[in-house]
Amino acid sequence: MTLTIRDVAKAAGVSTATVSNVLNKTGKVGRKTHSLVVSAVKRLGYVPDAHARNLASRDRHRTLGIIVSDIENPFFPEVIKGFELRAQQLGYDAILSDTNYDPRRTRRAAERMMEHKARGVAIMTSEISLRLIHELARRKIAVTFLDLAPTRAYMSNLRIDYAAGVDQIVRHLYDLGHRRIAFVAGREGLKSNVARLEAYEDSMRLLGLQSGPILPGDLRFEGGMSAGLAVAKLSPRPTAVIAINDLTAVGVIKGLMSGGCRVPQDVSVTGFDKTRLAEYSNPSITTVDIHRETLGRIAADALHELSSSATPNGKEYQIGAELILGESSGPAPNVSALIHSSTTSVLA
Amino acid sequence: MTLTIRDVAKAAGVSTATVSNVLNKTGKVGRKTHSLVVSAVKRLGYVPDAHARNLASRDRHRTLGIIVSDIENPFFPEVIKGFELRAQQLGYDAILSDTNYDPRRTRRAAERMMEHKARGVAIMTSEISLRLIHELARRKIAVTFLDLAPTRAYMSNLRIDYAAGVDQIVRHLYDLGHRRIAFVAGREGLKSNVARLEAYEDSMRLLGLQSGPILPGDLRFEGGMSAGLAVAKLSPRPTAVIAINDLTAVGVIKGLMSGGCRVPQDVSVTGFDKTRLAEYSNPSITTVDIHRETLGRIAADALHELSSSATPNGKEYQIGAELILGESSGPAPNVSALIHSSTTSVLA
DNA sequence: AAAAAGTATTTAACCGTTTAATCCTGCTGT
DNA sequence: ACAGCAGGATTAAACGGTTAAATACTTTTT
Repeated sequence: MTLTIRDVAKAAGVSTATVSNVLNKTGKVGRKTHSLVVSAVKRLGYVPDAHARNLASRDRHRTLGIIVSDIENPFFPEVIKGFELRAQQLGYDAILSDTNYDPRRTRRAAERMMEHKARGVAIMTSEISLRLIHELARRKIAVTFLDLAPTRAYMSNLRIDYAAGVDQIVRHLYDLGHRRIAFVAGREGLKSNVARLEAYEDSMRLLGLQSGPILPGDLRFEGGMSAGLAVAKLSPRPTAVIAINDLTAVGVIKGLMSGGCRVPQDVSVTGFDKTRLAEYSNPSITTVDIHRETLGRIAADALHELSSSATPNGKEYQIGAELILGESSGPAPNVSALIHSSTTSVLA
Repeated sequence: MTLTIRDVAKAAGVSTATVSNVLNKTGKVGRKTHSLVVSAVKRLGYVPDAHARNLASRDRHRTLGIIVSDIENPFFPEVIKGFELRAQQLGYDAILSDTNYDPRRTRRAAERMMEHKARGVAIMTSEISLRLIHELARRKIAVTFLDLAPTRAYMSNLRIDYAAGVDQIVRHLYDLGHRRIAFVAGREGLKSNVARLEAYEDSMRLLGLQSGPILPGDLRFEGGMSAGLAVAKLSPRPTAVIAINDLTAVGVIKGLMSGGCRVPQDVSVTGFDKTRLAEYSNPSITTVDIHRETLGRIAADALHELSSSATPNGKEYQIGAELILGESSGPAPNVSALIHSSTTSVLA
């Protein structure tokens, strides 16, 4: 019924093994036979069956998986893209699962990876149970985590350098003359959020500043908005607000504005993660770009290395972060006045 | 080496066929044996091999594919989500490919679907060659298109009701008193863009209005921005601008502002597609929500129907659109004055 | 010219499931 | 008491590839 390798073999007048060798570029086939086979494949429009292939090649399955919590979260599409691209380059078939923060779907996702006999899985969500991780390990499926586990056999870790990112923000604001710098937090449970908060405190301390008010947030627009309103009403008002992410920053800006503050003239605001939002928001937002595509690419590389090396020892990878300047940050109010006057005098 | 169905069979003291029947819930297994098998599966932590499964079940492969042009385009994640979810509910395994607008990758994507013996593929990109479509058809792979082909055997079409969406926008602006309504276009080649433009012209005509200036755009921020600037300088200035999509609308707003116009006091602006941008932009944008998750869901349904019905005749599905009010549209300037005075007099 | 050493190709077993065909076993109805 | 039957379980042949081992064909080497 369907076109099989046998049909191709017959059409080319060779054995199936030869066709297989041509298809897999093992280099064991002579020039003449090779072209014979190639043309037969073309002529018939033959496409090998991925399932048969995976099944037959014992443990040489060429599948890598990536599990993300929410594909709608603008953080992930780029990661996925980088992952897919690299996986493809390395000759893998990439499969994606979205858990939607749901433990049951997370379990299904992991099962799917096992069913597909994935060689490795990039886990881009923190909501995954130890049990699942163990099951993956037992099957010798390589795994990468995001800011999570210590490295072990078959497990590598991708660490995003939040500290460096936050530090760049704090210094940037410091250089602009800001001294009272507030922080709008995210979810307490989230490791990445905690890391940012701690980095903020560290950076402030290093500059000899007191960590300003730390306001609660929810990683969403709403939380940012109410935080922004709150900041607007603070008595010694901070001159800058560092938001845990761009979405929150947008909310903060809106909150500040409805509280009667101008951004960045009265208060500077920064985000984190460089979503499109940052770029297209009005004013555009000063933020930190963590190279997501790179993150995805490195995840694929890490899995490839883990699963193809004889000694599958996990490594730790660093993903860099880079400050992106936007219109939402400017000189601190008082300093601004100074600059203004000096500029004016120069012009005068 | 790996855990197979034979191991389970042995552990449960039954045959592999029985295990298979239990796993596939065929209902051919007695109560006692059933539980025997179930517990063995649990105990051993057995997970069936998807490849072997697909291979063995002749043409009952349970895979649906979705091909999108760019997963980074905020339009797609939601579509994918809806598709995945529904596919899962229907018992399919969903695979995703991203073409990145690259014809070669598009070809690879289609090949991947064939390799995986997908029963159906939702094609969410217009950049696909006829050759590929024919190849899919030849293999009796069901296909859905987005605003593209007429329906044929094994091919259904998902039509987004752009006309209705645009009409809602035009009427909304009309009701607010706008009469000079400009339009910022997108790419000429894109069917969906042409549809919006035509719908705009139709709606205007129906209301007895002359289609205002139609400015070129590029579906991006930059194009919107220069269009916005251009509008700001027009002599009889339009009081409203309909942008081809949200991103363009954001650009238009920025352009208008830098041209000295206030939005929406001087000029109203509307977008299309309801991206997050619309919601979080400042001002938030009046836009049209085309139900993307629904779109994905319906695509999966359509494929399921096509591939499981005896007479695989394509159908046409309609995806609705809904006006979402934002802060970027308001009363037309002159009318606004009227309302103001009347309001004032009432208050007085 | 024959043996040795490559190189190219084929044979056939196997991968882990599903499933049609077959075989039991115990009941039913007569 | 026995054919007929139904439900439950098993046997074994696919499914469409890969690949180790065997074989056939060329070159070298001696």
